[in-house]
Amino acid sequence: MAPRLIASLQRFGAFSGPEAAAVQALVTGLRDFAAGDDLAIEGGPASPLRVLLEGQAFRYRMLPDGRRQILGFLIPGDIIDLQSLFLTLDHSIAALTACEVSLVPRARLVDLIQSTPPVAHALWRASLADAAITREWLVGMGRRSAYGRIAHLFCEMSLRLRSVGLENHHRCAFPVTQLHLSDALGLSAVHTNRTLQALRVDNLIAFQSGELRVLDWPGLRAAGDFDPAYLHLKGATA
Amino acid sequence: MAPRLIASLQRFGAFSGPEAAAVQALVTGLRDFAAGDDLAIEGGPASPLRVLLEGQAFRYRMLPDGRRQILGFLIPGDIIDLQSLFLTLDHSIAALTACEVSLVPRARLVDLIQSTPPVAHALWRASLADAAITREWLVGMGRRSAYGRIAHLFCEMSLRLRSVGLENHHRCAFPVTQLHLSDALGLSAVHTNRTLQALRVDNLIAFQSGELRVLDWPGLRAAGDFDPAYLHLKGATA
DNA sequence: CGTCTAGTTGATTCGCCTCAAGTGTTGTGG
DNA sequence: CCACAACACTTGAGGCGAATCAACTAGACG
Repeated sequence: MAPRLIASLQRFGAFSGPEAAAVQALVTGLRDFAAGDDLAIEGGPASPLRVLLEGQAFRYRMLPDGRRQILGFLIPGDIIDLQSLFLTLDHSIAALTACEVSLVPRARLVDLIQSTPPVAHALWRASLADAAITREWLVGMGRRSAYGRIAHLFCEMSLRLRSVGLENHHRCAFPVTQLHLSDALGLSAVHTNRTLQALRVDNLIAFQSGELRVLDWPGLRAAGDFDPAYLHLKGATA
Repeated sequence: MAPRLIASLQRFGAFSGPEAAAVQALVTGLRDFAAGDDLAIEGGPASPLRVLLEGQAFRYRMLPDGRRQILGFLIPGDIIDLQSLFLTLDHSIAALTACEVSLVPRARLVDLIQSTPPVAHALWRASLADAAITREWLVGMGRRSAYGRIAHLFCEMSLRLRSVGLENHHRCAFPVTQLHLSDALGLSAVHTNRTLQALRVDNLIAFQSGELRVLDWPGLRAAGDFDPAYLHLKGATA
């Protein structure tokens, strides 16, 4: 239920019993959100930090003309708005499914960071890994085709979900609509639809009702030119 | 010559005399690089951290087919490879001009982070601001036209250079070729060329021999749909 | 049942890419 | 001091990938 945060941070640096207990102690102030709700809002007040314990969500920015760009997907264990610990949040976060979120008072996190360097380092590492994912998306947007971008994203989500124990037998929950995919990958909804069909025809994936099934991992990996190094997950050698 | 690092970090959190002295003490091991040299290499050994004191550089990744994606530009005061403090570097950094770089032993930086929280926070803030810039690029790649993307980048560089005192009267050094711009913005060289011409015809900018002159700031800002909030620079209200 | 959203399909248009060739400038060695 | 690379930039022509416009289907929900 809620060693989620610990398990997630342990991916970025092991720490011992008492340290883990201190991290676990942060997980209070549980709050539930419904699918579609905003978990945090751009420019919002510097309220308590949020950790996603259950469910999935996404970061996004709205453009003046009403279009949306999705900046990343969040899975259980991810810190939602670490940025707002030090800066104002420059994007919003919305729930993809019903979500359980822990609200951590800023002061307590700051104390923990100062008193427990291993935890501070794990947090910092996690935020750097997050930035690495964004850079990888940038590479995709700049230089990969629609087909490659979708394949790459599916590889990424599959491995990330596996790293927190939410992928089995090449199946995982990825409850996005084709519109979400379009806004994440910089494509039109129509083209996303057609490209998904191509991926299906090529027998690389099955994707329906929010479940992603990878049918041909080597094929998908090749299609997306996917190299998991940027995820900085231990033991993720595709 | 070299309060560059201090001045740069002060943008992300003020600190006092002794703290500044401690930061300044980091600036040792000066090394010069020529234009075109790599300042740091993807996957390279976890050697000393590098700070760019003079000159400009860019982060990039090469794709298997030889194409290049530029992930960001570095200006004086920027930390080149903070990522390698906690993770292996997943991209390379190359010099745009001759560069002066300070090599900071990892251990000394780690000590400073532990002993001087204000400096640690400024560093963290700086790395979060860097991530914010990458996200903004992602928005541009996903949802902005070639014309808008170039305009946006010029706005960004203009303000960033101003924030470190390297822009005056709407002029700044931005020594990139059209090929660099193309690889940064995900465009072909041909299209970059034509789009630059359009920006010139519209009297928004002059851009030649590595110097950028903004002729019509409101116009450029509108063309790029530029909102400086994401830069997290104090007092940058366009 | 009517409405809303998600997904699908076809036709058309357009932004940007690729290919191809040329100019201008710089630097280098004979 | 000139020939000649090498590179940045420019221009034209043609083609493709993806956007847009416009329906239409199917399931979910009140």
